[in-house]
Amino acid sequence: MLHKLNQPQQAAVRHLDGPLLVLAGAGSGKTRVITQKIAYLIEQANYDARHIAAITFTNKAAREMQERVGHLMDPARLKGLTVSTFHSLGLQLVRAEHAALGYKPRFSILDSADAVKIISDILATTDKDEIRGAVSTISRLKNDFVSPDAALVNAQDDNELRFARVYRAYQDTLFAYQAVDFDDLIRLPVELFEREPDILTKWQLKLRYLLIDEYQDTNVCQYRLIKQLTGFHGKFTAVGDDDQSIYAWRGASVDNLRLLKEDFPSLEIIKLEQNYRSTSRILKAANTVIGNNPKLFEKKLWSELGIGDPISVVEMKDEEHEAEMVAMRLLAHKFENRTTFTDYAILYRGNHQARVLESHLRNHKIPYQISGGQSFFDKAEIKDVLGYLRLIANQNDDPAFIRAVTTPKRGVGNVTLEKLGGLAAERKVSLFEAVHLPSFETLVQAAQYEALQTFCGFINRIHSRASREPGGALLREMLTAIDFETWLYESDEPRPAETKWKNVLELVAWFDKRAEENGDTLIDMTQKIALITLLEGRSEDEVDAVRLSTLHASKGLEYGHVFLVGCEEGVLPHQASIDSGMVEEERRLMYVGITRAQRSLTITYCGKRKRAGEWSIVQPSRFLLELPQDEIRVSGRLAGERNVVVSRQEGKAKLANLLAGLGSKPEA
DNA sequence: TGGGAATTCGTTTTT
DNA sequence: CGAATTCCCA
Repeated sequence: MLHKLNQPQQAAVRHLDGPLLVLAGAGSGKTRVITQKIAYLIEQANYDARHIAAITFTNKAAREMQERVGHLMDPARLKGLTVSTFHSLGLQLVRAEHAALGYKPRFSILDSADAVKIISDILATTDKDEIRGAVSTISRLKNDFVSPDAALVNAQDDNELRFARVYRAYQDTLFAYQAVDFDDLIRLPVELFEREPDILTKWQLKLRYLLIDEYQDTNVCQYRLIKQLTGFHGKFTAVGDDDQSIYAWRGASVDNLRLLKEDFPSLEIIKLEQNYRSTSRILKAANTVIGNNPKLFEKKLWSELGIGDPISVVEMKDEEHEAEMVAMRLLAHKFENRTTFTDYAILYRGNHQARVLESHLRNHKIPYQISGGQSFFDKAEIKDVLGYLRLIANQNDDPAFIRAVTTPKRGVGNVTLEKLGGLAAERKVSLFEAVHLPSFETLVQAAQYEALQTFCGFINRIHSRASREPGGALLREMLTAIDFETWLYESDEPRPAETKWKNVLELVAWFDKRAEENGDTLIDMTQKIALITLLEGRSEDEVDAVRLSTLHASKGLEYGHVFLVGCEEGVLPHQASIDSGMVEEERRLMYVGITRAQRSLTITYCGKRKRAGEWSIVQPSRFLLELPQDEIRVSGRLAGERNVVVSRQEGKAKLANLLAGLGSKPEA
């Protein structure tokens, strides 16, 4: 079964005795190694599938892995195999151990919007920078496994002390809501395992072999979890690539790669350097660019797929022209090479860059699909429905209460809610409970009191049925009862209302499907949903469409022909990263972008760009100068509106000159 | 209280 | 320039 693997891949699969780190370059077949290793563990090493866990970062990666293992061996022998994201594993742990953690079985999972709202309430401010700072500081503390108390004790200055207090208050609020946030899903199990060795032992016996995908993206907390679960045996395989570490801003610690060596002296390291994806020109470009970063492990990608086309670097006047050019070139290329739309991807640094591209693609009738950006579960109408479900599952969930009680409008507004909130805070109960307090009746007008009683009664009635009856049907009944469809059409134009209602129906259908497949009840589903960001079961790959994606969301994917747009100083590398000295991570982002391409790569940048309605002159990205200059073809206004091949002789200096001269050029 | 109108505000990336 | 929030009146 190992014959389809190259030497280092085979070695990685066979190594079972101790901890293993696989340094897998882009396109070097890391998923193949992980899936084959799962099969190997079961078929050759007599592991029971239920003792193996493969951990990924995205649901998509988990799904793909599950599917690929399924093709490799008899699904019957895979029964009980854990293939999940860090966060769903965390959810599984928190659910199983809710009692030891002091949580009700039906706690809520708050999304980041809820977290932001809670933190701005605590800060009592509307200052966006302040809120943003607090949110990221708290998240960073959590990811670094610092408890609120530790943060209070360790605070070095007034500012840190302030953040620590906000952190403390935030955590208390979450507990009062019986809610956890994303970071808690990892942090709480780690905390518990540290406190209760018996519980840890139980889970160590359950998960005896761990395979971790995208190891370079793990944060301090996640690393601790891995260390706890694998214990001193260190039975795990970590697969990662330091050059593709692009989530430091989210707490990912590349240092975990170094720590692995330190904490597990018997660590075996295997490098995968043969690339099965790209032409050697593309790999040369990737290697050269990333060569400008300091290295923890030396690594050089190579392939046997031929030289390939030169890399195009195109300068455009502004983003409109850039989008138009991409659309035109794409169509021409497709016609010439008889390819399909799915062979193309357009990659960019920030989500907002997609808008211009979208409109030009639409003009040319080019079908496209956007990955990244707003997910299905972030849409207002879906969050409305989920608000109801969260409240049904957990009546202490105040954010859900507010959302549900005001959507659709039922005669309860801000004034009433503020009174209710005041009473709830005073008595230290949830909003839902406060409605039933005798003193509440005297606080508000009869009509509002009546409306709230009716509302709570309604939620209670659904609640009593939610853990018994099938999800879809009950959800449908609830939507009818609250006249959700009517409300959508009343509060919007017919067309968007129709789209929204369709989305809701899709959610219902999804509940039906999950109930059928996994026997999940309405309650089960409600908890899991917060973790699902990508559309499941939607024909992502079936439709023939060009992919639009952020560089971040493109990691792990590959496309025949890639357009990498907006390669300008301030965009890629992003200004905030330049300012905070994080250019190395931006370079890795560039590296990720380049290595998505299999056969052709077109890089574009603009001379000027509209920012907040204002035009500003921009400079080409420094990364363009880092490309191997004899492998690229420069065209556009810069080269006098005609293609110019920059030869080896002309060299780097000439291109540097051309690029540098651009910014000082007078406007055409 | 709720919905439309005016005004302000601002752009990184996401489990 | 477009979105989201605040404002204001029925």
